[in-house]
Parts: sequence; structure tokens; C-alpha cells
Amino acid sequence: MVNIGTYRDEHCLVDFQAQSAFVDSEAMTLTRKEFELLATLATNAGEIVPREVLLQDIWGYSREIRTRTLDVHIRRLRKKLGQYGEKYIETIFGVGYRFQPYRAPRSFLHVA
Amino acid sequence: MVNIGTYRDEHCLVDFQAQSAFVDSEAMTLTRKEFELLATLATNAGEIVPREVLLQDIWGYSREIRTRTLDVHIRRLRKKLGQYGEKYIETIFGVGYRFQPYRAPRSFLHVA
DNA sequence: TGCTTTTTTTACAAGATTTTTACAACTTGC
DNA sequence: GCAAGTTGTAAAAATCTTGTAAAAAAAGCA
Repeated sequence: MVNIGTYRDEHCLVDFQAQSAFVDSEAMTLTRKEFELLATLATNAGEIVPREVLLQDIWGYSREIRTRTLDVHIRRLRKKLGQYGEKYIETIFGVGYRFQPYRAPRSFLHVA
Repeated sequence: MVNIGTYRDEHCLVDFQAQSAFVDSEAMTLTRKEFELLATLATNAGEIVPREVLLQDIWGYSREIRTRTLDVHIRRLRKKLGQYGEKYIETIFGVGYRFQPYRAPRSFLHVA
């Protein structure tokens, strides 16, 4: 079984082909822009995606265009990611955003 | 495996591409200016970088501008480098700063 | 067209970063 | 040691960035 065309971790699944996404096995209802945003971030999971890049790739906006639409979409996406919203989508101040793959918190029983 | 785009020594790793830095494998949370400063110094590790050059390259300030912002940023960077702060960032009085690659202290058992 | 949904803008609020200020501490040359 | 200049430092002020709710605009669709 291959894993091409999807992002997957313990709580989140993004299927780029089917343009669908799931949180804890529950389908998210995302609009097109919301999905594009999630897909772009998840594709680059663990890496910073600059605002510029998001605005260029998803909106086709060039550097000089001033808009808050990215922020608004980030907010709605975080909301739909539920309790993980803040953890998944990190703000890199002055740079952009980063989708962080889920990491299980280490059980305190195993802490040295 | 190549080493381009990074500074690396026993305790410190700076990834210029990813705009991230680590001390003893722990991610440092640096602001933009702090990262630029660290990156500039680490790029020139072992060499003195004059104040003028830092102020010009990072702030775009020309010689005649009087500011203490460089000093403040140096301080915050040293703080975030933790116990190595002072060792890594040397002050060259009247000239500038120098990032010194980590050198393991010679074990006292081997001191002549 | 008229209704619904999605996207963008607007206008502030909130938050984070950067710079300045004011003074203390230090370095160097005399 | 002293004076002049430089750097260190804490805290305040200024600036800049992001978050947010609500309204307006645009896009989809029966």
C-alpha cells in the first residue's frame, strides 16, 4: 500500500486526490480555499510556509497586495481542526505558518 | 549528506533554509531579527563581524545612525543561547562581535 | 432572478517584536 | 586613577503583525 497523495498522522488525514480531510476519522467539511490551504500546509508539514508563498500559490497574489484573507482562512481552518487547531497550525511571526505533525505527548510514566 | 545551508557544531545547529536553530537539540524560538543576527554571525564563525556591517546588513543602517538596538539584540540572543551565550558571542571592543565555534574544554586530566 | 454559500474586506483588538531611553558597568589610553 | 568612549541592561515606548467579528462582495446554483 502506497502513501502517495495523502498526509497522515495519528489524528489527521488529508487526501489530496479526493480533496477530503478527516480529523479523528470524522470528515471535515472544508471549502475549496480552506482545503487548498490545508493541503499546502500539510504537504510541507514540519516546514515553514511563508505568507508570500501561500498568497502566491493559493490566491495568485503578488507581494505588494495587502489583504487579511489569509488570516481569516487560517482562523476558520483552525476552528475546523477542533481541539488540534492551534497545535497543528503554528504561527511563525513575521514569516508565515507551519503545519506541525501530531506528536504524542510523552507519558509521564516514562519520563526519566 | 551535504552540509550546505547550515552551521553546525557540538552544541549548536543553525539551519539557514528552514530559518531554525537548535541548542543541544532543543529548538530555539528566535524572532526574525534575532535569527538574522545569529545567521550572520554563524555564517562568519570565527571571524569578527564589525558593528557597521551588522547594522548595514540586518538593519540597513548607515554609519551615522546612532542606535543601541544591536546591543539589545545581542543580549537577547546570548540569553537564548543559554549557558553558551557568552562563549559563543564574543564582544570585540570597539569593533564588533565574533561567533566562536564551540571547542570542548580539554579535560583537566590531560592538562600538562 | 433570488437564495445560499463562500470569499474578501473592514475596522479594531490583541499580541509580539523592535527600538529607544536612561543609566550602569566596563575598556582603553593617558 | 581619571576621563572619554563603548557596551550591557532593564524597562518603557513605539511599531508592526496577527487575530477576530461582522459586514460587504462575489460566486454558485436551483
